Amino acid sequence: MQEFTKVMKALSDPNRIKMLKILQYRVACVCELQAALDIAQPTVSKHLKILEDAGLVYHRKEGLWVNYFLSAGEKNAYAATMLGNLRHWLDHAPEVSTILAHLPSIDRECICSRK
Amino acid sequence: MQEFTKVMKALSDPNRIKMLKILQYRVACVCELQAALDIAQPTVSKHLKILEDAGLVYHRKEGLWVNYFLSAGEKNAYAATMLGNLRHWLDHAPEVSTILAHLPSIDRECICSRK
DNA sequence: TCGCTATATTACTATTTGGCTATATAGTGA
DNA sequence: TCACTATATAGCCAAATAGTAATATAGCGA
Repeated sequence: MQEFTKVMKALSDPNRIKMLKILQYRVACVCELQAALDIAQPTVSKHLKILEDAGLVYHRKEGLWVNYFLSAGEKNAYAATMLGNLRHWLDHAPEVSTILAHLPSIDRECICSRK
Repeated sequence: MQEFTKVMKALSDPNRIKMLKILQYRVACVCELQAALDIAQPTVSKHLKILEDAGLVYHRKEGLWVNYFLSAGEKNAYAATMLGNLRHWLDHAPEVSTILAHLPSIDRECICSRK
């Protein structure tokens, strides 16, 4: 039961949904997600932890960056189904599509203080 | 987007899930749900309102009683899909199955102060 | 080693949520 | 009409949540 509600809770926040929709199209690091959502970096990290606890994403440390990936749902069957649904859901929700449109111009090399 | 998160939020509370699982097997009035979940009556009403706002249930006034029914999801496509999933999800979750087992003995005529 | 940078953690605040009790509303039957 | 009953609403409180700024951690390059 908790396995289920954990996934539902994770999916009940707009910013977390936006993150999942971004990750559906490509891998992203924390600073890229921060730029896409325009919220503080610790807030992004917190949301990512919630998504990861629910089995919706996983991360891989890649040098200085931490890359986040959409999970395939191996850890949680409810997460697997919901990720499948999300693949065609909400693509045309205005809040999501504007972010997806900006996505190509968001690049970690440009965003981070690495000048 | 809000249509979606509203459904997810509604599904992220254990007591609301239990209500849906009960209604999946039969119609129930407020006092029957109260008896099944062992929580205060106003709390039940509040949860039912959240479920109804999300398009997951609807009610019909039947004399003094108010009967609650599982929706078919006409009002909200996300609700429709999730109700479909819930039909086979969580049947064997201990928190749910114990309630379902008690269900046959819960009858509005016996519960309410109508003696 | 030292300085820099990307991310995580901590500590705090405002808001939301789930629960309650008390009260209001609406329907029934006498 | 009046008394009674099932449900809804209002108002309150404690806990959880989403956000923040400040700080700690970890990995890189010089």
